[in-house]
Amino acid sequence: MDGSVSSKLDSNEESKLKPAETDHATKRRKVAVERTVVTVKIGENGGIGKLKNEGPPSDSWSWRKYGQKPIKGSPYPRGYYKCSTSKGCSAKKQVERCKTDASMLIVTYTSSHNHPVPDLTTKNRTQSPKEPETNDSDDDHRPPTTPNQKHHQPEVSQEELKDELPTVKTSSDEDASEEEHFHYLQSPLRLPQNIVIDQEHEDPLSGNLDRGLLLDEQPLSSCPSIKASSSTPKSDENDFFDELEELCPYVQLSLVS
DNA sequence: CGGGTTTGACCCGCGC
DNA sequence: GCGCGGGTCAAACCCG
Repeated sequence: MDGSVSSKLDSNEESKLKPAETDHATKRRKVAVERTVVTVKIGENGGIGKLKNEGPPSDSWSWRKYGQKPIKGSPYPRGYYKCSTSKGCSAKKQVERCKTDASMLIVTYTSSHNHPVPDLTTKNRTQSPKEPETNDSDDDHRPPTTPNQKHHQPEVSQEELKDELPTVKTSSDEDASEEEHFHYLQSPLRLPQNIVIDQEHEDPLSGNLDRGLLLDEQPLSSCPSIKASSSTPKSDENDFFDELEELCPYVQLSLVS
């Protein structure tokens, strides 16, 4: 789907003929992909109003919306986003509103980024030593194809946070990017209140969405090691989160201003 | 002009 | 086997 785009029929044909293509591994339901569910608390009026529907939480990644579907049982549609930072990146996320609590945003991350964080502050000065665009160069660190190795990034909903917290404001884009960085680094030190990240391990029948809302800071306390890791330099964000995942299967991060 | 969003159609997994 | 529902694609449109 990248460069050579053929007609829909063709692509469909190819899909059938070549089931091993690109993201077919992550496609469809069957395959168990790593998924991270992030619950974001937003202002009922402020947070979303400016961002239309759910308003995809903005983070250091840039996301491109590729679909939206109404979900059965939920009055709110679900938006589908792909990482547009790198063309080969298969990272996706789904954004929907909690049906039981409209002020909660459910962000589900699928797959993982196969490129460094496109951080403005970092990139402006020095592009990562290893090409951000090159998937292969990253493989030596963490092959995205490895199912065991979870590799997701924490979510920072600056937009929502800003809307919800009028006091927090940045004067320029650069500030915003720095702020993001700041949050990324600070997040482990902060108590989760607005954002809850948890893995998709829980029992399906217990309604993980609602549970996610209730989890709050509790899980964080079970992973005290996260806090200690917060001293990691920002250039090692990826490693930092890798460590998090290794140290604690339940990655709980929250970013509150 | 390039990138992102919208929207309808299509595909396919899963439950019955 | 069928239907439902979720996930993805891609053309058209919009915006900066």
